[in-house]
Amino acid sequence: MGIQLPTIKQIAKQLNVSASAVSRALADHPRIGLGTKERVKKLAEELGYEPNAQAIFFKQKKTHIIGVVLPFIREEFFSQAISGIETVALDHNYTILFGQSYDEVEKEKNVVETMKKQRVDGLIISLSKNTNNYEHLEAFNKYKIPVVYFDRVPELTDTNKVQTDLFKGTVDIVNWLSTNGCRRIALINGPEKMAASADRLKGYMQGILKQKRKIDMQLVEATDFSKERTYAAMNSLLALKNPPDAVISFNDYVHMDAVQYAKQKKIKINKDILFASYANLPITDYTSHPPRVSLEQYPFMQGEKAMQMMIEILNQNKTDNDSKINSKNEIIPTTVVTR
Amino acid sequence: MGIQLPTIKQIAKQLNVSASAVSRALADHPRIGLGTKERVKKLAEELGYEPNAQAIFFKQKKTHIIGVVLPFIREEFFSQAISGIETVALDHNYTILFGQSYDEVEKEKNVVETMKKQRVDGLIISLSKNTNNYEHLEAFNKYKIPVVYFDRVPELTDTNKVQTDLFKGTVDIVNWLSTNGCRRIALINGPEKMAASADRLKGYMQGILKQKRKIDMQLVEATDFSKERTYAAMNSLLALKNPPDAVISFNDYVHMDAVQYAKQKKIKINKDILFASYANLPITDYTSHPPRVSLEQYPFMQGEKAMQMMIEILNQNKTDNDSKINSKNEIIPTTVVTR
DNA sequence: TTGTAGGCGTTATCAT
DNA sequence: ATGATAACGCCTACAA
Repeated sequence: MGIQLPTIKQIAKQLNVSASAVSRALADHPRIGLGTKERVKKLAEELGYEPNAQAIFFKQKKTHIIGVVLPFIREEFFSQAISGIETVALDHNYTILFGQSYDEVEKEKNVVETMKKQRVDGLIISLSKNTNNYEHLEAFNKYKIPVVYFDRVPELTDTNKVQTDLFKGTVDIVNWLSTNGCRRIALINGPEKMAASADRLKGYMQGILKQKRKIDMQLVEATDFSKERTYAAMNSLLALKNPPDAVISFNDYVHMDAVQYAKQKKIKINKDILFASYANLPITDYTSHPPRVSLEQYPFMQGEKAMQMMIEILNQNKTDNDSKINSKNEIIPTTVVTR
Repeated sequence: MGIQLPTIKQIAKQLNVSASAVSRALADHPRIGLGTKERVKKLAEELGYEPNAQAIFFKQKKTHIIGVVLPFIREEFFSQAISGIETVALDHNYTILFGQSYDEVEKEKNVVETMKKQRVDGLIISLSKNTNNYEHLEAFNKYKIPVVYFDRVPELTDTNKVQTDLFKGTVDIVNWLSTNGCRRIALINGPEKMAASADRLKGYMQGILKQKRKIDMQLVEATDFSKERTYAAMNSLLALKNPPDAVISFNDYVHMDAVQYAKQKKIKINKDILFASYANLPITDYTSHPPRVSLEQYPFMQGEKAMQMMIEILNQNKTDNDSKINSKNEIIPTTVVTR
């Protein structure tokens, strides 16, 4: 015996008043009789009336829905990030439409397209590893739907970004390793296309140079994040005449695979080779060999900041009717964590 | 220079035809001139027209949005589950509104309320550990908004559920442990209120009885999933005159904490005590001591099934206008995985 | 203080 | 083959 959620009209009819009277009563509008107001509120309560957000937003041309697109929710980094986004969103009566790209450009395009159709008020996205063309996202600018990138950001100026200072962070990691006696520091980087990879590489080189040592590109490998490619990278590194005494992995997941391979090769983890990584995920606490050094990237905070930025932009758009909005860029400081 | 997304009206004006003509042209309606159709489609393409899903769904009183509420997205079990939900949803042009309860009843109520305001077409939820009152969810029935529970389901008949057979699974675990020589099998269960805890306990007792041994309730502890409570549970077990030779943990996260504590107490993991668990999460591959036995619960599949069930219900509602819908209950078989 | 009317984008139903 | 109109739920300017 399903009935539909009560509407203002129904309340109006039952009370023999107009819909606008009900609307005003519910909104505590000043221009409404006290008696009417009470009767309306009472009935609304009884019927369990709830405003139809869809209708309101439809009229206002706002949905109060923010699309969030992530590569993989199962990575703790991203699940923390979306939690930060959600927390801030709830505080401001926004709601999260969820989608994953699974690190594939095609899927990313699809999800993003679906979200456009749903008329999200804004889009928060962390790019797939292969996204190097941003047309599907720049389309949003045309329609004044703000896009905020976080962590995996594009190489565009003039967009809104929340990111960590990976360059500095990587320099810090190299410094720490050098201070702790490492002389042959390797890097297992991510796909070349990613800005995040470029930043790491630059930081790595800068760090090495700062130590007045020469850069040896044999020590720089790349992975596509698959276990196979990470294994291959480790294999190459271990096969060097002069193998590394430290390995910096792109993130904690790459790190886990790198360690797994090294163990198979009887390497003594964090003895023969020091392992460093990015993200400092809580889950690494339970792993057999957490990285000796990890760069905390505060994913929850990145999510919060991204959503806060989104809300600022949306509020700005509301007032400044059509003025050009400056793009925002928030850089979250990182912390080198050791254990 | 933001413009708004083009509408049917705009196209109509530019082409000097009526809005309905444009609508029909776009929909490949038979009653429309070929020439008009082509001109409309061409312009729509040029302008990048996209139907406003909000408007359509508003008219149809459908949103094509399914609310999904989980305790903790950062648990791999739930991130896998939501991926299953998302996959099926996308295939059927549904979209996911995301929310977490953080295992708190109050937050659960809030999110669920927000989703009702957003007029989701349906709700898929895995309950918070403390939810033992279902009013906030039964409210949905009244308005014919289907609710599908998965994994953490309520103790209600007459609702739609997707779950695993935890009773049988637990019997299987106990069997396996017994076959492998364990005589003092302990259980670290979840909160009493949870149906999932009750099922485990029943299965545990059944399993022990099947071995013609007596049930010793000293071997049954409970945790609220906090590290502290799990530590305390392990502490009690290890302090027994006759300590266990096997520990079954409520899930892999509890397992990790249980192992962590046991290790501090110099227990040889999976030697002195065999550890068993539920979920068989991929992440345990990287942990120092994966459970010797784990009950695979196929979270991705549970998500898929839940969403499929939701779609069936929605389609049924579309045809059978007001007939009572039978509640569905899907039980996913589990598998004992060893390593 | 309260009612009426119009409009948001779309489509179904009539009418032309 | 095409156009005009009404309707979905809500809000708001305007009218009474």
